[in-house]
Amino acid sequence: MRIGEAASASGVSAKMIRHYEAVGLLPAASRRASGYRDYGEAEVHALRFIRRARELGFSLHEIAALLALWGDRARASAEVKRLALAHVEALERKARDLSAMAATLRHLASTCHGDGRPECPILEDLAGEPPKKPNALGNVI
Amino acid sequence: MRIGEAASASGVSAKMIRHYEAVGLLPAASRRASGYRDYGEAEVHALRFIRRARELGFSLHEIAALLALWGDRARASAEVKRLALAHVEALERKARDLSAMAATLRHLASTCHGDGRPECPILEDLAGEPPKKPNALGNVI
DNA sequence: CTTGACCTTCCCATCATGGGAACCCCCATC
DNA sequence: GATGGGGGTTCCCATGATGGGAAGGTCAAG
Repeated sequence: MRIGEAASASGVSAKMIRHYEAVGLLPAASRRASGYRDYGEAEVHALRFIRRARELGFSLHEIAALLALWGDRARASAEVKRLALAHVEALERKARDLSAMAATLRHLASTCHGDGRPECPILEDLAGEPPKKPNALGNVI
Repeated sequence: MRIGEAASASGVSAKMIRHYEAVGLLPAASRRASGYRDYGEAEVHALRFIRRARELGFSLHEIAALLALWGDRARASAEVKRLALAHVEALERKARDLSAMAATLRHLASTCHGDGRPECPILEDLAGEPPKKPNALGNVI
């Protein structure tokens, strides 16, 4: 199987397959006489493993560890579980951070008239100014 | 004020202040005879604006738009609100994606014994998914 | 005058991914 | 046999936000 076929069979782009090989996530593929990379089912399987792990938000570094455990028959599932739960923690922390940002900003936006007037609590918050009323000239900045 | 003082006064690193200038987010700072950048309160204010917007997850590109609106006395708050709410949508979508990943992985981990035995549903799931191409909604992450 | 803290510019690295150039290979068709 | 097209190959560059660090200039205190 050439790289393009392996790509569509695995859902990983040919570009990324070469990249994974270049960074050592995958062993160097065997080559045909033409120089073309040649893949079999095992390689496609590994690529699907990587794709799935990426979908779950694992970094390539973490995936390297998972691949090693995947290929290690003597592995302890405790190690896999530890990696997975550590990653869950990181994902949940990021999700919480983003949700907090969204909530803050949504609240700010809710206090903004959103009409043609220049007064805008969103910008006032960003600028670090306390909410203030228009001055004598009507300018808020 | 030299760049280091502006940095500690604003909470933005000197490195990033230069970077923001380089990418056009900030106008070129005035220079002393020595070549050192020189900052005043207005610049520190703008830096704090940027830092706060970054804390809320705005990209530098979005911040450029916000800064333009901030400096525009004739702005309509509707435009600011529109930008803010669009950003809230993006943040919430990312948070949802991360939460979904975390939930999937936490569920997988819960089915793993996590002991010395090699059987591991986490690895089995990673290895066993059917091939899937990027869907219409987004990427394969 | 020296020392040390600060500043300058410039290059490189991160992380995962893609774009594109320049060139090679293979197969079908004219 | 020539040609065309759709593979493949390597290599360089870009993204976005941030940091590290080198080589060298500036300034104030001792």
